[in-house]
Amino acid sequence: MTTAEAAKTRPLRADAQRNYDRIVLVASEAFTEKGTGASLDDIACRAGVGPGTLYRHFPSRDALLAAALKGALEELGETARRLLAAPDARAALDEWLVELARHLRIYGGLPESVAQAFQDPENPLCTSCQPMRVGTEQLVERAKAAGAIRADVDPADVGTLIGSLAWAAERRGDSDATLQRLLSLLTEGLR
Amino acid sequence: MTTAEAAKTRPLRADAQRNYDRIVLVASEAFTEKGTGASLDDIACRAGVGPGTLYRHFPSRDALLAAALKGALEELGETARRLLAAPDARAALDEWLVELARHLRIYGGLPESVAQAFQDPENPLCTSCQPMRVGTEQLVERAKAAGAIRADVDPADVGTLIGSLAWAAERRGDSDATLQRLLSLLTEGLR
DNA sequence: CAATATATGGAGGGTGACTCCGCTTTGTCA
DNA sequence: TGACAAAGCGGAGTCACCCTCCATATATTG
Repeated sequence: MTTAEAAKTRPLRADAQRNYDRIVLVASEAFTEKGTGASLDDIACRAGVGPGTLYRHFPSRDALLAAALKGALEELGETARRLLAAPDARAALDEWLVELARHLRIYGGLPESVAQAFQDPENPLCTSCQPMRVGTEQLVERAKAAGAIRADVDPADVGTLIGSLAWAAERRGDSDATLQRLLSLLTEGLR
Repeated sequence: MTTAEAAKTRPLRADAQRNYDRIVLVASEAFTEKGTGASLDDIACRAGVGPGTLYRHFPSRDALLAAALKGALEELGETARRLLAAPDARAALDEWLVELARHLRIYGGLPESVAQAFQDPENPLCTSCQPMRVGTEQLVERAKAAGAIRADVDPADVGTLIGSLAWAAERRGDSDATLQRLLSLLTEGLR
């Protein structure tokens, strides 16, 4: 890809880099405050740039979200690696699910945004959420191999389920306790 | 309430009633087509009325949704009554959960709308979803009493869970099969 | 210190929510 | 029946948000 090559050889003009960074910073504040639906024009304004500048750097809301989440998602990848090395496969999976849910609550509306993004492989938020998919896949498979969970469980379903639990917890005031209860209902089953 | 009294004594002017009915009819088409987020101005237009008329009859999107769902929700209430009379408490609950999920998929985005509405007791969609809450409450309690499910399960959590499953199924193309799998994962548990 | 590639910002077009108020229709009662 | 409230109507108008386009400005490079 010509664009990708160019992106490597010619990094970014100094002022452009400055703007990029400010936008990401302001965006993560705005998303924290207002959820993933925060006004992009407002973010641009608060970052002291015009809307055009924001949209050139981040062609879509999800691109901006991906940039704002970069750090947290890398950290999640490391957590996965750590848990894969942990002795107890079932405990590791349980911890992973909690961690996953926690990351899905960084911003309000994030479960929705991520679930949406997963539909489209081109979506930057989808690609940057790779650690979520890979981590879940590996930890579920290991737990299955260890006989800690049913062998017919699809890792993608587990991911989906955690996403939907995080979504549900969002719209019940007491969300942390709720999330715990729902999660246990899932892992233990109804009976 | 003075308004309520007036509503009883003075039904609705003939033309107003006509408009009301048309709006609800058109709205349910639009919601079916575009999901709960369908444009209200567009609904008004398609119903041949001005936006002002739509908003006077239905002060909020949820009020309109509630009106459009009226029939389906009444039907759901009857299903609950039928299932409460069924012999097998566990089977009845299982069928109820399926039925609940099915109703949450009448329009795209309905799980979101309903979950949101449940936050606010004044919301017309919340009150009109009473059958969902009551039915779930009764059928879960009966299953608990029959020892068919864990005794520490909160009916509200079960409702929440079904809602979130319906939500999840929405954003996975193959939604019917998906919903079944997720539902079984819930009822059976992970292990 | 040009020359040129790069980047900017803000005006503007499009869509949708929702309100306001002058005008029309309906129901009522003499 | 006809006229007069009361009830209802619609659509123009405001606001918020998304997103694009391009004349202008700024960095980089030789």
